[in-house]
This record gives sequence, structure tokens and C-alpha cells, in this order.
Amino acid sequence: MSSRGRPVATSPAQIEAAAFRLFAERGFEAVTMSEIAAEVGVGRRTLFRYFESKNDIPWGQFDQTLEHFRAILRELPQDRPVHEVVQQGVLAFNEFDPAAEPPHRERMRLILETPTLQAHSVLRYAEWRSVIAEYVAERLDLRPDDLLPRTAGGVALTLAISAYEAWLEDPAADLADLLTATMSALRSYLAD
Amino acid sequence: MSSRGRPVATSPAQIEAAAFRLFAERGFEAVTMSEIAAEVGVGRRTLFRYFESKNDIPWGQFDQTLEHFRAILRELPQDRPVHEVVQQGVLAFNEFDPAAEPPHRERMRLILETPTLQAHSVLRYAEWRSVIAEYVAERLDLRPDDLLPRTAGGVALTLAISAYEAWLEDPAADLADLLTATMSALRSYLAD
DNA sequence: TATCTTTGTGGCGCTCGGTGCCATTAGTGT
DNA sequence: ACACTAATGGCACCGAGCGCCACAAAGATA
Repeated sequence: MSSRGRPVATSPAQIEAAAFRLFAERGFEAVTMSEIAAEVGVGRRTLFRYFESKNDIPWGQFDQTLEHFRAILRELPQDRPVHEVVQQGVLAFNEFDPAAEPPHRERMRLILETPTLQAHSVLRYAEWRSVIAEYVAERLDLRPDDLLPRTAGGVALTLAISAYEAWLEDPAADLADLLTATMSALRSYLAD
Repeated sequence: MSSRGRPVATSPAQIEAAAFRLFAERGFEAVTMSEIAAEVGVGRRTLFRYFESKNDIPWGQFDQTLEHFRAILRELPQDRPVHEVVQQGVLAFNEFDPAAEPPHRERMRLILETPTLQAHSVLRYAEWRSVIAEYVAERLDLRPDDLLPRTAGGVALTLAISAYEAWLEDPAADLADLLTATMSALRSYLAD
């Protein structure tokens, strides 16, 4: 609790804010870590202590939300089929305060429209997928790395990304509606 | 037809072979482009004229196979539901001569087990997904970037990757069986 | 107040992927 | 022999990322 040693010079949130400012101006690729460091008023070397890589900056505190995701799935009524609970969980996980929508849109636009970040995202989403895989495995008495749970995780992710892409294309769209619509699309595709 | 100018010093296939030799010895990350160049007996600069990046080397001639994939979908009997034709297409696309299995396994192991390549793969697979999206769109009279075709492409990819992961885990497994099993897993997951 | 300990900072130097530039090389055609 | 053409590969440069380490700024102790 007592803060010994040299006090911190910045915070993840501050770096994130500065970086987003520059990304918005010139695009992700055109901004260097040195420039972000200068904008924050901190050494370049220090940035790498707050974020593992430049690619991780747009993701912000995503990791910390995974425990929340697990809790959501745990606390949802469990008397429904697995896939329904998962779908409800995904919906709940992607609910947010309307005031937070504009920055969230910017973040997701950056992540989904920058090739480097599209690629990197597969690594960031790995744990998200496995949250689902673990839940599905537990419900169906399987192992998380069995074919079905793993596939369920992958499909859930793909559906969510499709929904987000559509959401970014339409400024008026509602994300929850699109998540539902994507699942419907899959069902009608598989129905014949 | 007539070969004017300086003759080529190497070929994509030769570079690929040399690179795989080194990757097998020391792992993907530990091998530098300079070392691959030396192994081929060519300048480092030249490698970048044959492959856009180090990440692209394990993918070999994947791009050229996409036209083949399109042809497969086109030539399959079209009197079945879209999703069935897509599934048949994916099966046909992943058929190969038994003799070619060991190198194919090595290639896929590299791609699916190296984090950098896992990430990069999302970019390489984009066109593969859109082959499916375009086919589905055409069959259902939609646009390729509509929700359903895009989701179909994404789901097909996720299923294929799940199948490949399982295939890599079991040396005796048959890929076609696993592709079928993955689709069954999805159906039973969504059934309830 | 002076010193010790703790902890974050940030400069330096390096590696590696990737790119633009351009002189050179090794062929073919006249 | 000479022009033409196209691939090669060296060189210099940039940016991400990392190991190392001296240093700064706080609290604790005496």
C-alpha cells in the first residue's frame, strides 16, 4: 500500500489517450513509439514497460475484462442450452454505457481496419475464446480442448467480429441487434 | 517467352525448402532472413523479392491455390443447399496426395503453432474467406459483404482451423474426417 | 539531516525485419 | 562488339523491441 521507491511517471490510460490522439491524426502505422513517448512526456523505453508492444496499445485493459466475462457466464441462469447462455454472455459482455460508445467505436475501428492490428488481434482473442471453450466444456462435461468447445469458442469469436464489422459500417446500428442478427444469419445459413 | 535479362538466381520453392530446413532445426523465430539467404546462396535483399515477408515464407504458393478453390466451388453440383456445397468445397480443397502429407503437416504445424504466424495467418486467409463469401452471396443473391456471406466465410475458416488443430494433435487422424466432425460439432452445439 | 533501501525511469547500444536506391551482372537480340 | 533488359545484391536507413545499467525520487531508519 505504502508507495516506496520512485513514483510512476505515467499510466496505461495516459499512454493510451496520447497514442489514440496521434493515431487519429496520422493513422496507426505512421506513428512511432518515440512520438508517443514524446506526446506523453516520457522516455520511449518506458512505454515498453506499460505495453508489451505497439500493437497492444489499442487493446487497452482488455485482459482485465476477461475475468468479468467469466463472471458473466457463471452468473447467467444456467437452465438454458449452452449455446444460448454463451450468446447471452457475449451480448452482456459487449454492453456498455452509451456515453462510452464513441471511443469504443474508435478503438474497434482502429483494431478491425488496421491490417497489423487485425493480425495481432488473433493473439489477444485467444484467451477470450478459451473463456467460452472452458464454459462450454464444463457444461457438457468435456475438456476445453475437445473439438466441440474449441469450435464453439472460435465460432463465437467469428460471429462477434462479423457483428462488429457491420456495426462499424453503420453509425446508427445497435451492436446488440447485430450480434443477434449474426447468430440468426448463421442459423439460416445452416438451415438450408 | 524468350528469357531476356539476367536469369533468376533462385525460386520460391528453393527458398521455401531452405527455410523449412532451418525452421525445423532451430524454430521459426530463431532463424534470420540473412541465414536463409546464406542457405540459399543468395543475397538477403533478393529474398524480399520472392516473399513479401518472413511470415509469408511458410505459406508458399497458397495464393495460387485460391483460383483452384473458386473452380472447385463452381464445378461442384449446385443442386444442394449452399452450406453443403461449401462444406464439400472445403473438403475437396483440402484433399491431397498421401505422399504430400508429411510436408503439409510440417507446414501447418509451423503456421498453427508459431504465434507470429498464427497472427499473420488472418491476413493470408482473408481472401480464402472471401472466396466463400462470394460463392454464398452469388447463390443467395446477396452481396459478398452482407452479414450472412461474410459470416459463412468466417465460420468455414474457424471450422477448418479447428479441424487442422485436431489433425496436428493426432498423427493418425484423417483430415477429411475431422473437417466433417467439426461441422457435426457445430451442429450439435447449436442443436439442443 | 544524512544515509539506506526500494522502485521506476530512461538513455545507450544492439538485433532483426523491411524498404528505397542504385550500381552491377548476366543473359538475349542486332 | 554493342545495346538492351531484367534480376541481383550491396548499402544505408527506419522502426520495433530488448538487455543492461546508471540514475532519480520517493519512504524508512537512525
